[in-house]
Amino acid sequence: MDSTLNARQRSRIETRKRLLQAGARLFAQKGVSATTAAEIARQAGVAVGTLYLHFGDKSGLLRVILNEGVENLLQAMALAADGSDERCSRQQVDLLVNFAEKNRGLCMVLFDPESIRIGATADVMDRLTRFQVDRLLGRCGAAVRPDQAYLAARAMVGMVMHGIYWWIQHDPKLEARAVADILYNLRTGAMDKVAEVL
Amino acid sequence: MDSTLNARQRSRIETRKRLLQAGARLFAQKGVSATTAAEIARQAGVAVGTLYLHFGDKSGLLRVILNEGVENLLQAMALAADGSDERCSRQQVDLLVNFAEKNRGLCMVLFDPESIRIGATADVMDRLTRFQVDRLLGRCGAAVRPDQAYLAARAMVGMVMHGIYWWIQHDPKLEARAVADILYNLRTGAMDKVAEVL
Amino acid sequence: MDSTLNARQRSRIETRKRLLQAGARLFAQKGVSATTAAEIARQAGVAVGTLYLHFGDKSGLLRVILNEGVENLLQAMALAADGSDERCSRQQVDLLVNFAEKNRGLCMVLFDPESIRIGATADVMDRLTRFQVDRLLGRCGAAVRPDQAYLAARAMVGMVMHGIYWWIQHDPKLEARAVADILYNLRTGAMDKVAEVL
Amino acid sequence: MDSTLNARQRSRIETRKRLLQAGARLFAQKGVSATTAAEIARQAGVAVGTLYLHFGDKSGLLRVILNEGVENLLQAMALAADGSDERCSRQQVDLLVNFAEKNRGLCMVLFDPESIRIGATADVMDRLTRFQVDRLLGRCGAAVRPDQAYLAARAMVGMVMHGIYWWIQHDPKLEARAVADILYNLRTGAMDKVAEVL
DNA sequence: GATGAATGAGGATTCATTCAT
DNA sequence: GATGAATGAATCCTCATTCAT
Repeated sequence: MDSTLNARQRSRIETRKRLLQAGARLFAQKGVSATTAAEIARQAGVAVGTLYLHFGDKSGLLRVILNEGVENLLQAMALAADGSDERCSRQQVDLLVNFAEKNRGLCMVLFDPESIRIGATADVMDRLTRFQVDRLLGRCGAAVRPDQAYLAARAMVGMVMHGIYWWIQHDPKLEARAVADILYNLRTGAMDKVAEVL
Repeated sequence: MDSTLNARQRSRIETRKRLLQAGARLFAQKGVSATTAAEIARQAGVAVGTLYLHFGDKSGLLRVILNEGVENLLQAMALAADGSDERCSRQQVDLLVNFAEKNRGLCMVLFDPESIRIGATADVMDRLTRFQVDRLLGRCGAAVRPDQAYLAARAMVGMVMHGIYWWIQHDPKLEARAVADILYNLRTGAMDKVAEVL
Repeated sequence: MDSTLNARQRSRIETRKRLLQAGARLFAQKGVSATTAAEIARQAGVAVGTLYLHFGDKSGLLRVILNEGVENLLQAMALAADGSDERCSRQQVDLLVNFAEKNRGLCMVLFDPESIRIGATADVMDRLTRFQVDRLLGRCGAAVRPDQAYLAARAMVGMVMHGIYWWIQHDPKLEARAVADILYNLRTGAMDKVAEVL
Repeated sequence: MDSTLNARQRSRIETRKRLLQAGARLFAQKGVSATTAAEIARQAGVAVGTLYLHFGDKSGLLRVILNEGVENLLQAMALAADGSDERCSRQQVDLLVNFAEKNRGLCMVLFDPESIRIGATADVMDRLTRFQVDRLLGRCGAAVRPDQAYLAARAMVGMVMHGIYWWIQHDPKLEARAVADILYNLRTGAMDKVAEVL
């Protein structure tokens, strides 16, 4: 009985994984809108209904792909958040850049218009923004207005992410190291200056 | 003959203007995808076919709305590009922030998933990026690698634009002046630092 | 499991048949262009999407109607191709004339401008032409140039088909027997003479 | 006053000619359905309205192109109809084949689905059929049933026309002389045999 | 849990034709 | 006679989602 259950569970997990992989591949290749639920199911070797059984709808699948794909990265960044500002921000930029290089497809999906439309992109950006907000408040103290701090943090995240997106999409020959250098310096310069005046 | 021609031309221009206005209003209100060609035409008081006659298709209308809407801003920014770096970048940030405040609708359209999908957003970002590239090269000279300069410039533009977009969408109570201050300082800090190391 | 599958398959086949019948009826009645996909689906008692699910598009349905409708005829003609030339050609003409009389609607569809445009008519004509080519080569041997033989065969097929089409469309009072006599004699005369000179 | 009128008339005739030529060229190149009234007008250097002024509608233009294009041919064939059967039919086939070779575009238009749909093709076929009917009745006398004679004549015309159409469309390397030989023999054989039995 | 045939609302686009100038 | 901007009815086709088996 137990082994049967386990077999079922394993099969269920396996099916889920195949849908996730097929979805990630197709979304990255053809864009989210141009990918149909039917095609994902076909490539995963299951029926369309199964996709809906597991993820509710197409956006549900997209959301899970994005969230699970980014989860490890965000946790690593949270761990890196403990050091000095300099060390920490360098580590975080490195993590982002390396992640983007190794998961180009996922990054494309993250900035797909459809991901933006359903708010999945914004969710990730929000979580990234919190790191910057904490750092900024850590420097400036309670004197700073929260909405201004949030705006600044958000803008810095926008800078790094936009740079990374540009890189993977248009200039993949640029080395990761150089990209990280540039983005780290941009972020540090921006942070220092804004922390000074806020 | 001449007056006839002019009457027709006037009517044509008038029709075009009405379509542009109806489109801009609806795209901003309901989002681009949710707005149908038929509804734009109805609000403009013309037949659907007329929209296609003037703009080829829905994307054509969108593109023209964006390009014409942003043209004045970009020209003003080009004019502002002549002063010292400090003066110039402050003016450019002010122009952007003020423009966004007065054309909130257009900004929403500019970052609409559909605008992104057809590349119209990227076109505007490109033109903005050129200003930053010029400035960066003006500081660093020919020593800097063009692709690295472009990446840095693009990232800075992404920072400012993302900040502005966040502001008009989520925190419109923040004053334009404060937003400009923050974004100007972020940009300046980023630029100084990156110019130093490039 | 098996019966489930069969039930589904049976339903699928049934749906397909209904679409085929509705399409054949409407195409013959009103012409292909004047028949909308929506109307075919309505008469078949299914949704429009179902038509597209089964046949890809309207032309797909048209093609299948024509191919399946003509398949039996062409196979019967292939079987008849074995006897002496005289016997065989008489049988083939009879098959064609009788088929046309019993499937007037299908013949109308076969010569519908839309069928011509998508090449379905030409496909059928091609298959009919091969019979004549074989016969002609059987008589003249390898001496004859293939392109000339094909042209002659094609022209003969054009003669018979055009005659039949004219008959069912303009002069259906003429008896099938008389039509077959005339066409058979025309074909035989043409064949004899051309075989002699080629 | 008179010269003004003449100038106007000349201009009118000139406009008409340009529309006819542009229409013939485009219909042949892209097919009738795929050619829009607006494009014909543009290529003719006039406004769309002018096309409608001269020809009523798109089909009107098509009809005139076909009729005027074929008129000379039909008159030449009528003149050739006087000799002995052998001489006459050879001349007529030659006229058709030579005409097709020199007016490939027009022939394509003549067999365009749209020409068929509006009956223009049938009109030409009818006129050609009359020649054959006359010849057949001349041979068989009043004994033959008119509907049977017409069917036979029509079928022969279908044979020649189909052969020619096939030639110009698929096998233009075949020499006109060879085509005429084949079609002449086919027609003669068919005619002799059918005249014998009718 | 899995299946996959069926759904049908929904929108973009075309283009022959008109008519006020 | 010529113009050409405007018309708008008319269809095609898509595809996320459901639900009976």
